[in-house]
Amino acid sequence: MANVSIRDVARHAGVSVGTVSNVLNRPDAVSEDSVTRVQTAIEELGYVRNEAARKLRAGVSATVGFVVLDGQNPFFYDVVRGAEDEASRHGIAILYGSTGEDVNRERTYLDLFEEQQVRGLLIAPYGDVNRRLERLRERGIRAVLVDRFSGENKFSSVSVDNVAGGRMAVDHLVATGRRRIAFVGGPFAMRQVTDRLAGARVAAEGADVPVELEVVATEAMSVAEGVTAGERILRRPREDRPDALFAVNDLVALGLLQSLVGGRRVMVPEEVAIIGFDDISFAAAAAVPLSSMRQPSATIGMTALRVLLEEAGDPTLIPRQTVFQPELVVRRSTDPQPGRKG
Amino acid sequence: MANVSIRDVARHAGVSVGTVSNVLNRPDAVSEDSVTRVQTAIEELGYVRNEAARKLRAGVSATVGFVVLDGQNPFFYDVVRGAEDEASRHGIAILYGSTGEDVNRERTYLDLFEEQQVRGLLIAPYGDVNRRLERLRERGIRAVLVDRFSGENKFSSVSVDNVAGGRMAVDHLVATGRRRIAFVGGPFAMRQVTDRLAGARVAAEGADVPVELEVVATEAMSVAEGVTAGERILRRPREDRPDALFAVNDLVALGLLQSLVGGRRVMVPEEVAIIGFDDISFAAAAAVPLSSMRQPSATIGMTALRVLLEEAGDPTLIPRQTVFQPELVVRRSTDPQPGRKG
DNA sequence: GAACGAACATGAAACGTTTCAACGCGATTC
DNA sequence: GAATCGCGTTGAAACGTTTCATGTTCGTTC
Repeated sequence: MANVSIRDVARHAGVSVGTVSNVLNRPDAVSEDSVTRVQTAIEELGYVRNEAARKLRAGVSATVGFVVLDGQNPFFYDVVRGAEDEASRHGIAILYGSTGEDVNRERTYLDLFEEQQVRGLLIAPYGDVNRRLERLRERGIRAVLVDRFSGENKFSSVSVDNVAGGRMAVDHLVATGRRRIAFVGGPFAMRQVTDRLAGARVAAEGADVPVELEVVATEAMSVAEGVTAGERILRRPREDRPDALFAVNDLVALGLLQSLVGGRRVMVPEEVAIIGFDDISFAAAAAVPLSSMRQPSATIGMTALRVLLEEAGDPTLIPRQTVFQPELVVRRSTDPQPGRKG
Repeated sequence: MANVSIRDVARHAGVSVGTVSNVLNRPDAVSEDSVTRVQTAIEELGYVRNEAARKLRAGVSATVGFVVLDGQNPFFYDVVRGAEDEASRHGIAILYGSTGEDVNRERTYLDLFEEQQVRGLLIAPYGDVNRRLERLRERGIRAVLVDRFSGENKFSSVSVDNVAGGRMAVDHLVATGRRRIAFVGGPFAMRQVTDRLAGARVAAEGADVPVELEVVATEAMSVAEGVTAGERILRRPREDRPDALFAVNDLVALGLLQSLVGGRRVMVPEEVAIIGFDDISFAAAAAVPLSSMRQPSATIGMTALRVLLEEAGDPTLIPRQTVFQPELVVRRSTDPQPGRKG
């Protein structure tokens, strides 16, 4: 009800509206006296700045949009949290949208965020959004890709070196004595998936000992898909099974774990080792604590937001790719087996 | 760059700005002819409505704030997703903020959302925010409490019947033959916790057979706290241990599971049954799939948003409390043990 | 064919900011 | 003491909508 405007504040403080605005936005261009008088007036009247008017006139927005396409994956919550932390430090609010795999939904959100005239966009894309992002850039809305390396250098991106991660994971499995490794994951349309697999291949081929690497494809990176992949592996005769599984992410790894250990049919890590990717918080909490390639998820979010703000501040900046290195986190699911063959 | 305004559209379509605005907002008050002409003009120019100007003039906002205080709990992601679904159906964007237990952070977000003049606020509070929410309401911003029953009827709320949930959980444990039950959870400042415990008490006392109910307190509802609680239980001699654990939520339950089963020290459910609360997606994926009291999390979010929009539309509406019933989901962690004592 | 009403269309005012050219005024310089 | 400078301040314009009082047109009725 009490809708106090900058004009009321000005009147109450005995200054002009311009001065009040200056106190709010560049206090050093204004005398001490005015500052204090305006500030007490603000206090007394309980004035709250009207962001809509500000945005309208100054064309500058205090919101950033974040579109996540796999809202199910806890990894992204950490990314969002990192971005959020940084945003709140800058007094910026985050418009959040998760879209699953619904392309319409994605479009809706981008429209919505465009109407809101967000300062910029963080996006963890599932499919191909380049076209749309370019249109947005024409309108002055920058985008930063999250968790997805932008090869073409059209947009900035913040991601993790998935090839290195795949390599490190398989290196680790080999170092702990495993020789028959299966990569479990999909879909192969996703860059993350192919990169991690490529890294795994490099490690398998570069090992000092002969290492077999097979691929068990899944349709998505979900727990459910992990479970069915596990069932498929269990259906094979024992001697045909791999002795280690590298899952494309922790959700798949947890699914695998569930189907292998669940029925007490296979011992992890004794018979089969499992390593995942992301190191989500549930990885440590699994019944057999899961080894994983940790991504600095919060840092990714934070960095993405910073890059975005910088670019929004200076549109001439050329896109830049930030790549973090993943980190091997060893837990019980890949305990070395001293008595193992090889 | 191409900043097309309603005026440009009007010119291009050969009508007045008022007509364009009408086409956008109440198309039935305008002739067919105008509608189509305006619409093609919009298409051709790539016009996007400026939400800031709209908000400024009409005082009506297309954003809703959602403040979650326990951003770690996957349960809330589902709630958010439900709210989001409903929001996108109304063309409304969600400003998202999670605050952990940082009270400052919470204040920052409420300030931010107030500046943004959100249409309303969904809030899953940890501590006491009534004061602040009342101030917001004075300014015309309604709030709906999520996952927290508002006893005083000052605000609307959407939550689950935690007492009933506690009762059903213990009923189930008793029905499957358990007699020595421990409630594991905390902090007891949280209403959810005390309600679930109260329900557990009712069930224990109302059972046909004698049932012991003890309380193992935790400092938070996290996996880590579940683990330490599990360690504490394990330290007791075997004959002093409970034969069933009712965890205040799934995070704690997963922690318990991890510490009990992890070292293969205790068989679940043979020696100890475990039931959680929330039925987060990882509950089913645990190595021993976890029984849980399911909350209709997405429905909670959706309903909360609906209630909010209704109230924002008609400020005279009196607050109303929506309470859902939880649902027992039985999985292996509470498999009945026919040969059990009692 | 005058009068009336329905159905649309019009365009200026208003929303609350930020911005900026212009101004006031005391201090400094020649 | 006139000219110049710098520091603060001022107030009006402008941002892109929605709203609403006022017009215009056209079909109907007597």
